[in-house]
Amino acid sequence: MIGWLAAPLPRPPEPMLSVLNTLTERLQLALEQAFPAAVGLLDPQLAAASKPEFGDFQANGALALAKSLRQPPRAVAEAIVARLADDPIVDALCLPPQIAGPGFINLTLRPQALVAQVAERLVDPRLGVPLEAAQAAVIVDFSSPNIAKEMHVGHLRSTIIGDCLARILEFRGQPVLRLNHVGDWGTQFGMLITHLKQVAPAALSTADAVDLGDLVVFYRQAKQRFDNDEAFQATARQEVVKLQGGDPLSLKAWGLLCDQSRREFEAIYKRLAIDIKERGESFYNPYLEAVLADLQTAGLLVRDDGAECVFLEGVSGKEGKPLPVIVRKSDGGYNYATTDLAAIRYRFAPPPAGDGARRLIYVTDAGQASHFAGVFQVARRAGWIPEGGRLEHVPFGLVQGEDGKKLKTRSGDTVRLKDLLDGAVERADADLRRRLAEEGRAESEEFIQQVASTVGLAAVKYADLSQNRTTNYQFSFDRMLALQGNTAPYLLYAVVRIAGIARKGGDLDSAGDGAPAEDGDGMPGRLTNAGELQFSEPQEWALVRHLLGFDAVIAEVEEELLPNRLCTYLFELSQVFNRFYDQVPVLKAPAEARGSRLALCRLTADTLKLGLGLLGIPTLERM
RNA sequence: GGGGCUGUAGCUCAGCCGGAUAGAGCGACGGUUUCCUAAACCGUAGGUCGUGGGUUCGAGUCCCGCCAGCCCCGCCA
Repeated sequence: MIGWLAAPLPRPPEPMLSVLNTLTERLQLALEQAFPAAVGLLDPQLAAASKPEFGDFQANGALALAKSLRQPPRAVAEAIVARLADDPIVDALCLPPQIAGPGFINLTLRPQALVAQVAERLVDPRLGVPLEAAQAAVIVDFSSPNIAKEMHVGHLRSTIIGDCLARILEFRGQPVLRLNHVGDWGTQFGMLITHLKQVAPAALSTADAVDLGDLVVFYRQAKQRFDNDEAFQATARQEVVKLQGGDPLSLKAWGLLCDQSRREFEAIYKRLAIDIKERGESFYNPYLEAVLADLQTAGLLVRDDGAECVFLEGVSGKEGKPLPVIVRKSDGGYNYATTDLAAIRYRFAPPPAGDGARRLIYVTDAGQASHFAGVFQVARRAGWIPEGGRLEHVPFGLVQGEDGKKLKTRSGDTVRLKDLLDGAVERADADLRRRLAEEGRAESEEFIQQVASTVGLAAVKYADLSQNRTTNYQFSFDRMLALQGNTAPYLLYAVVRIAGIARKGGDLDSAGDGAPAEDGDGMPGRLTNAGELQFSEPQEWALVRHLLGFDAVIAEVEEELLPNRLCTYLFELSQVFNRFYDQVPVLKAPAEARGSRLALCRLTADTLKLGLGLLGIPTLERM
């Protein structure tokens, strides 16, 4: 008998990811039936088809099996397909499997199966993305500007990528703690306070005695003195020790400087809609001694040249000597490695003396890779990482100018983040006004500013996120604001087009929303169940197939932490939609097709809005 | 010297556990608008995947060597 085929039918519609899983299970069973002797090394290798002509899924497993079975690949594939042909679950989902090329098995979903899934998506606000059971917190450590300095281009990628990853993890149901590990405690502070004591003591005792711009100048001066003046250097180092030791005057000066910087940071975060909790390096000050104590207990601490070090395993420096992580400087001060270790220790530790996290994600530039590798190793050897705890550095490349070099202003200074955002918004503004003039459109000043701001900031975010983060990123206002191509304006325009259909009489809100139809209301586009959805044009099917891929993309981004995968998906969705929009009428469609097309429009808009939202980009109704 | 990242079309980049004829955008060239916003759509041209070996039924993808660029390598973060 065929007991292994016994399964409940009909099966409910499921999102694509589940279809993939279901088909993988059925293929696995077919493999085990066809080749019982080879159980253990059977893998269907089912994946999305690489080309539309191959259907929806392709199984590559037969090819791998052929060798070990010493059979021709096509014969292996035929044996698998013969089993699949008897499987009612597969048959309910797919057309008869096809063998192609050297031995690929191609699966094409039945139209009814696709329609059923569209119907399910239409009534699911999560668009098929499952909500994971809540577990312990995930900490995303990103942005991390320095107090007494303005945010600059170096903070751009961390801020945008970190925010996006946090949004995606949250959407999946993870409790996410977004932490801003601001630089508020290091040697830089000693430098600045020492310098201010001499040139502008008022700044240390009176709030806002100097503005942030001046503070940046003072900081630069202090840095210069620190690099060139040994006496100043010694004084500055002592200042750090005093601060870290809790000296009241130093603490007060420090507090004033922090408040001032914080307001500037908050303005940028508000503008970019970044939600982040400040928890600077200073927060971990009370835990630094415990770090040393733990390392001592673990037998890792070594005094070398007056400094307390942990020597790394498997990492040798010059002359083959192991590389140290310095946790206490010879002057008694702690440095960033100590703070980073204290942070890891605290974040994994159970409450109330810790965050009880199970996963830490650090979004910083790739240049810090070896620093984190070292710190992570020390944390592991110190025993601070709990069972199953994950510690990940998510690196990204440099922001470069169009000349391929590190982005600088014309005068060679670091580009301020505020200026960068202003630049994008100004260009979007000028572009919009020119377009309005050309088209003879009249819009309110409020509309223009709103659109310019949304488009400009979206362009900056999208350009960054749409590139694989591991490579350096070439910053170009012209490219990111281009109206065609893989850009934010192109995607936003697709959403606007759908909103236009709604304004012109398309009832998107009720199209396929599952609400009971009012008898005889004659409302076009109102569909209530899968049975009423119907598609005929290839452009419709292409859109259907693309829409159903959303859940798989989100799962992939969550796993790989690569937002550019989501960007590619959304760009392609926009392209497929624009083709549909161009070649298939919606509002002027025959009555029997109109509702289904409106439903596709609504699902496209919902998918784009949700996807862009996960990138941190709001959409517009008109632009 | 050691370590890391990168090298794919003229330019900017994708390429998801190794899978079918390596993709996209821009730029170039040529088309499309009585019709829901042409910010669009359709088409053409363009590649020794840095290079030399190796593993494999199959390599842009994995391993080794080499070349080039960028970054890091004890008291900055």
